[in-house]
Amino acid sequence: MSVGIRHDDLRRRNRAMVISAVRRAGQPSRTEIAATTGLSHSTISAISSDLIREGILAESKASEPVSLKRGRPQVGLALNPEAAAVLTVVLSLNFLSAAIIDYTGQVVAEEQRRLDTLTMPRDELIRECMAIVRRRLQDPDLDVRSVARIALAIQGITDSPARAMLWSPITPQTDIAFADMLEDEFGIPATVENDCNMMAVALRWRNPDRYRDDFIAILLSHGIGMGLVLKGELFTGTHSSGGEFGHMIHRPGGALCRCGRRGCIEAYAGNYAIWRNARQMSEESEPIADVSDADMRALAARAREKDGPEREAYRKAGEALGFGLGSLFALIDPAPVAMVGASAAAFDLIEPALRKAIAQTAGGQHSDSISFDTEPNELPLIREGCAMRALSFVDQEIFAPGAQMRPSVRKNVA
Amino acid sequence: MSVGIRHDDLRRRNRAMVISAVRRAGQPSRTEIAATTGLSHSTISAISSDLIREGILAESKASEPVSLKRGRPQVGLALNPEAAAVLTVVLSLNFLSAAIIDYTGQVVAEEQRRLDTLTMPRDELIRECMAIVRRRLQDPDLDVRSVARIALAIQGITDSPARAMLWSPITPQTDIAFADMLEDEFGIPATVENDCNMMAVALRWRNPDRYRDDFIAILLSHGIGMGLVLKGELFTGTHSSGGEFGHMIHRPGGALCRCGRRGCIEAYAGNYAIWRNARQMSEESEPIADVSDADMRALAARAREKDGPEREAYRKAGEALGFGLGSLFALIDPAPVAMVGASAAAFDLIEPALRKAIAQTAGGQHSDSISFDTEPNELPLIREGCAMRALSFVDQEIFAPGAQMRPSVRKNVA
DNA sequence: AGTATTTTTTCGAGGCTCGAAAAAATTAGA
DNA sequence: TCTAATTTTTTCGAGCCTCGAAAAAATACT
Repeated sequence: MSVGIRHDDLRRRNRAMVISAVRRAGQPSRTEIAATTGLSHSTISAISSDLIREGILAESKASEPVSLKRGRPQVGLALNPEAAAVLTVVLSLNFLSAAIIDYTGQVVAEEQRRLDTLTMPRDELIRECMAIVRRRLQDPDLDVRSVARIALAIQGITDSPARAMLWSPITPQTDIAFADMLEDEFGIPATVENDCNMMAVALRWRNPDRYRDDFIAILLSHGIGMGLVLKGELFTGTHSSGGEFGHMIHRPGGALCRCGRRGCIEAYAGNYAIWRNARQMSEESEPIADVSDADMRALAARAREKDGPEREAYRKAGEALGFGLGSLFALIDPAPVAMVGASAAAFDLIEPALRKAIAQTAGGQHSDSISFDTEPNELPLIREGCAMRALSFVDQEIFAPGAQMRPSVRKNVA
Repeated sequence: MSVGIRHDDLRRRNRAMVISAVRRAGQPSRTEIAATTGLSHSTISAISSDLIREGILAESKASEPVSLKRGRPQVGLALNPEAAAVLTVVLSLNFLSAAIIDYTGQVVAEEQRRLDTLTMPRDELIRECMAIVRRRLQDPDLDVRSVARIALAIQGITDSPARAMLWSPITPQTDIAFADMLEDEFGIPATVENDCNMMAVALRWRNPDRYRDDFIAILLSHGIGMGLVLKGELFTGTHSSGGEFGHMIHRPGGALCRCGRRGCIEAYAGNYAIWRNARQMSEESEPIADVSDADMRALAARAREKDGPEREAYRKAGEALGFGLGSLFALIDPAPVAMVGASAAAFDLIEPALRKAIAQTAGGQHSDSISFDTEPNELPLIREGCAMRALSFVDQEIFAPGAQMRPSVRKNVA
């Protein structure tokens, strides 16, 4: 059951709140922080002077835009870029990338690699991931001790404590405990995150006005994924990363899905399904392993050009997504949607059927007011999400810890 | 954004935690409370002596079962039944009931009435609800000032702040702001709750071992409703009570639903749908307004007796529920399910097809391990849920308030 | 230069939780 | 019956934390 609040938790939480206010606002003054947090000026003053002394925050000496106002000018507080760093790893189909991010969220160093994830044996896949991390950590420009967190994002299902990949479409391997491996090898706390969840996290940072408390990020790519934020919290399943929108049932007993089952939304709206329908192949036929982005672009071009099986394939995809969203909206009420991934560039072909379908559902009431954004490039989004997630962890668990500080990570302590 | 923790919040929250520990455990000693909350003995001692002085808790003088142990015997703390009372109102099809519940959750007084909700004009429906509340409050045995909260549960959709009924199958009327009306009339804070949500709340109180952090309560009755608890929290939509499981799409363009749309789960699994299929009427035919419980029992009996359209109707219901649950489990991962309502008595007819369907879904992996409980009688469950919800409000907002006490409600204050 | 204004820091007061020790209430054993 | 042991509960002082008020700091206006 939930536990009482101890006296020391109080400072911890308020510290975390100040850090998060600075991260969100950029360069807020102490007065602004007091206003947004509801704490008194004295408290903010005390906490921020602690944080500055510990090297977590710094007063921004930046050339202030003239304050115009009379009175003592506000002095902005900013995150100290050197307070810590995090490492992000993104593992997707045939592609591996890693980046070092400073405490303010800026990319410091980056590395990308192509590899054949589908055929790679388990050991080699793991070795490649560990190797790219090791190379980034050995960068001579980097103080390894400052790296406080590793976040690895992967397409597929992860467990809910974010310790392991359970299943992924990019490899036949299952149940890889990446987090434990990384922690054992490098002694840095690590998590394994679902790629779509990280997209959602990133969208909120990019556009907090649109993506605030409740929204949906859908990845349109070879498969269909979803990241869901409800009531300001990233939604995960009770045991897994959850939110397997692509495997909700669109038509019982319908088209064959990559997961081996029938009638999943993905079996109509994944790239392989659009391809299969555009080629007028049977819905029973085995999903192909990969369709290149170029092929999908060509398909979309033909669909735009003239009515035919290609256009019909996109229509079916839209219908599946629309009924699926309608069912989802019946559960959670309508919310803004972001369509992410290469196929989001073909959303013009998908949208009409999607809206028509959603209008036939209970969740699609006032379907005109439901708005869709598109973002064709998912990779930067995933990396940004990972970075923000890892940094939030540092903010909360390392710089505002419950028990005691991890002194190795802290710098500039008086 | 989230707000800082003030110093006085601390006591408030810990008070609330002590109260809730007592409500949960029944008669815990101070030592037990200290253990479950993680707070120190001194803190628990201080808080509980406050609560006793204020008449919220009382030391249970009850004949202790011999403690068997050496040492000073534990003295149990219990809720003071007279500390407050709440009023529950349940409005369902052709039926209205109200009850006064004491602070320990015991029913003190009760009243039930039949009324024709489907044809009743708006004013009369509202008048009936207000009247039953007024009669209960005028009971000479009751100290009106002790009534600290009214909770009204209604079949249908409520808004997420629990202030109004938005839509309900039991009446053609929409958008009735019951909470405001009750508060204006009686000066007692009120909420309007969804019936299935209250079922879920009650299930957790009845059987916290099975229904703890994640579970699903499904109402099988004329329509199909759901109450959902995720991560220990009652799940509601972003704008409405949400969780409209019955209106997820089972078959796009399929059977005509009571909501006017097509292919909803309810259009296969609601009583009217089972009836329609059993009578081999067209799936297009208009849903009938009501089927009596006796007729449904007769239908189930015939279905058990021999194969035929009745059995097939239950099979279709099971299929719809199974695919729907599969889609839901794809989103939230599998969780225990309670089937509530008169038709839960026919769950033996539904279960085989349900399990077969769910096994065909991604969410239905290991479908054998998904367990179903049945509870045919929903009304007591709804009332219990209302009572617990209202009492939790009193615990948290009145007896552990942030700003200041509401002196009118408090008794026995030194 | 002096005054008004706004931000930030300082300082004492009041609360809260905690640990240690004391007090209370019972059982086990002599 | 009396004493020692044991367990629960209360008491008390220490240490933090936040807050409000006042002071200090830093600028614009006149």
